[in-house]
Amino acid sequence: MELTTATKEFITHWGEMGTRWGINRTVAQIHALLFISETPLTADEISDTLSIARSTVSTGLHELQSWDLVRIVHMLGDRRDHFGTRSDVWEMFSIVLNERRRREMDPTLNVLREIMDELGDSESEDEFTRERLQELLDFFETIMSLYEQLENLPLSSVKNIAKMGNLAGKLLGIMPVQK
Amino acid sequence: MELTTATKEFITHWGEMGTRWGINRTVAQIHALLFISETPLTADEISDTLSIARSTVSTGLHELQSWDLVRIVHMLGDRRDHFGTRSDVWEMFSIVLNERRRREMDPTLNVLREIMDELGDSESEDEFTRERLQELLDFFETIMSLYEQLENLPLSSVKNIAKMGNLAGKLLGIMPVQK
DNA sequence: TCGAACTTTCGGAAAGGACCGAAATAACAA
DNA sequence: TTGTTATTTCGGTCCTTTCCGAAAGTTCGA
Repeated sequence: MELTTATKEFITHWGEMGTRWGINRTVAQIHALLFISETPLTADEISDTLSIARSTVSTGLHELQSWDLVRIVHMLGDRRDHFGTRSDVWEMFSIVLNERRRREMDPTLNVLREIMDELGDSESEDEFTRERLQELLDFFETIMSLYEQLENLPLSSVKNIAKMGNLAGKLLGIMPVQK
Repeated sequence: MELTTATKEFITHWGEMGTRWGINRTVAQIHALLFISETPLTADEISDTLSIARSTVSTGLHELQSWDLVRIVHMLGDRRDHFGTRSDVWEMFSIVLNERRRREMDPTLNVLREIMDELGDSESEDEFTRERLQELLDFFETIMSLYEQLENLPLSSVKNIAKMGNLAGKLLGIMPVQK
């Protein structure tokens, strides 16, 4: 598979950006390639096109599948596995966001709850710490609940809300009056 | 400075979590320590308490200051710099979120725009790629605009909105009727 | 201007993560 | 079965990042 300058640029950058998103560079590159490929590709094609070891491609594809960003596609008359990406960008990012939540917020929420439990008993010295951690816990719980509320909206609604414009003003409009 | 079991747990975990947020483990630990400390601490105290090299603390504090998460506090009759954190959790995360946007979205937006420019001319082969990247660009632009709208709300409003509950329903209520 | 207290810079060691390629395994046709 | 093609596993190497400690730099009182 031949790459044009533009696609090369895109793949390179997506890899770069992947690392900042906590995703392995080559894994992100594989994803980028599949994203702009019109048809599903075989692991060998990916390996050749991106010049990365066949084994690395294999591992990367597994990771992408575990994220549910990539699927195996079987082509009639071809024994080899072909791989294609999810096409809807919104779905794609909702998956990534969800995974991030799972990795970056859930554990913290759990730990904070545990610690608050422990601290709850020992009515003691740690008064300041307790307050501080309670604030943190409240914050995380609020964000989580917000997240869950949005998660339950149909995707189409989210898209529309996002594109609506002047969201800020409208939100203010529905807020209860402040004391 | 002596640490209780609970605070040790918290600091350890915050460091752990920092790495997942793209923040260096020890830097995150320093932040955690300052966050639960009732008074600002000196670099030496931090170094001793966390058992990390004095120089590492220095670097870490600089990084935290560059994020505007930590500030130097001068104590009367003490030449040494003392360091304290921002106290408002919401402010804290709004800063982190903003930094993330700067690092994780801005560059991609720029690259996508550049590539679309290049691709715009060569009315050619890359039709499919162009479409794909256009979707991506649209997505990023929508999210960015959303983000900016929320950013301009006063923090107090954001807090209230977040705590309001049933946001989803209310949002649907203000949405224009779908075709 | 000297020296003491404090802070930063920097080279390199150590740790961790990414990636390769060889070998093992699996899937299939003949 | 047996050979052939496709895929995965795994040990080791390379590369990056983190962290230390020594040395240099800064600030300030005497």
